[in-house]
Amino acid sequence: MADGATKSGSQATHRTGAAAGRDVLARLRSDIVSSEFKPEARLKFAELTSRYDVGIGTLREALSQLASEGFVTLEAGKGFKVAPVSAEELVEITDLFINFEKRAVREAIVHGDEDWEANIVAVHHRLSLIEGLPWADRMERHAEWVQRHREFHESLVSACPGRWLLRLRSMMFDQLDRYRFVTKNSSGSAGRQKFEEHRQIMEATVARDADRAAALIETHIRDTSDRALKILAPADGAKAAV
Amino acid sequence: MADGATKSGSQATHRTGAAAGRDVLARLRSDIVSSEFKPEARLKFAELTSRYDVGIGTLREALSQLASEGFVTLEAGKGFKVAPVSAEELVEITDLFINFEKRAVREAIVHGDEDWEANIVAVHHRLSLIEGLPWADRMERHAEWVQRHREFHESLVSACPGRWLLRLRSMMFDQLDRYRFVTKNSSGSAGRQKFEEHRQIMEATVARDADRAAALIETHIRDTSDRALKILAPADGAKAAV
DNA sequence: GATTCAAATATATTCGAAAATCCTGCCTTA
DNA sequence: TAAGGCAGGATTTTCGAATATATTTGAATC
Repeated sequence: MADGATKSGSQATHRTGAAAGRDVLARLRSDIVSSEFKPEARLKFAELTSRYDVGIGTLREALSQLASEGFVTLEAGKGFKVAPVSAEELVEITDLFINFEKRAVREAIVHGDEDWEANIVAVHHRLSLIEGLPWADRMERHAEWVQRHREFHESLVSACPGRWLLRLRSMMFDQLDRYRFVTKNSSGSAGRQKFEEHRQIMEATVARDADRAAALIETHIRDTSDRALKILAPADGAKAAV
Repeated sequence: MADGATKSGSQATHRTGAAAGRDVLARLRSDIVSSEFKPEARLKFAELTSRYDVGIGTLREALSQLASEGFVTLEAGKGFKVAPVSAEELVEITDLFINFEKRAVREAIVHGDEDWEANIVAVHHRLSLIEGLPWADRMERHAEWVQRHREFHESLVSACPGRWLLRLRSMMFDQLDRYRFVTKNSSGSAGRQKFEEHRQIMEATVARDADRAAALIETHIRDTSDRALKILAPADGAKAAV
């Protein structure tokens, strides 16, 4: 801590040290996913430089990267804004992700070896350690859960040989994270159900039952998205954008 | 020309003027697609700044963008390299693009209006003006052909409401451009065939025959990729990477 | 009061220099 | 001779200042 002081450090030259760029990219994305920065909000450099304590150039590179990932938009001359969210987009992202995840897990089941299997079991175990906790404790370790949940789904498809399929799948997963966040505080009763679904997906995949794994994944993802959809578009009618 | 002189201009301050960033991004991508920079080649800032006459920061942003598009790779601390090419990747990109293009054109056929139809016909006409030319003339206007070919395929799917589907489709199309380039000088007899295929695709789409349009697109893309594959992997055997 | 234009402010964009890191060749030593 | 380590140079990465662009404010005119 005492050493990490940087900002107000008298003449602390550059403080480059570790890769600051990578850091700020992850933090910025996390702050957008967690709605710290609201959708459509302008992202001003003056504000961000002081918040993350990095230079303008580094910030610009990170924002540019996030733009190509779809988290922010860039209008030439007018700066960066947080990308909007919408029920329509959620539906589309969900469909694409399900499509990718199903294809990838099928490929993984074909090509996966014993290490792949073992890794799935291990990562699932780590996930279940959090999901088995009572609600209050689980909420406290939510950030950890997000990470382990990501690792679990990633482990399922890690043996898929298609690098681009994995890449696109990963992009969609990241986008879904944004929408998953809205259900963070309202997944009381659903927690136990997700717990069970993850176990079933793990078992079906390790057992190399591709059809069953694909089907389980589809309902699992669709279910989560539907819950987010209900919050985004309260009524069933078509309450368009604000 | 004479006015555009910038680099050696005595104390020419910044020369910012128009968006230099956007420019260098497009040029850099074009130079990678056209294999001006060979796969795996290191991209040194010293070399690029003089070539494109822009600052390091601008260059870094452009390269970072290209990295997320998959044209270059970035290893922390070691700089940027042109992304490698391989027969395996071509096969995968082709499959993904075909999948996206077929889905998108089906959606477009459902949602497209008369303006959409008219635009397809117009853009196809512009394309055919080049494709109808004798071989020598066509080669001379190859850059123009690339642009119009892109616009033609884009017009087919432009009425598809799924923004992410279009986005991913566009990514794969850009990647395919890299591989299409290797067939540039060897598509003598195939030129007439492609000409005909484009016409058929245009007609089927405008006639709202989704099944036929999808089938035509599939064979059209697959055919082009197969031609590139033969050049990349000369024998039918599995001659791995160099 | 509404509209137009211009100054002033705020913000984005670009640049080159400074610091950190990586690579290479040479020297020492066992 | 081979392994290890230490300059020296080359390259990347980061930063803040300088410039260009957009937006707002305010005054003058219709």
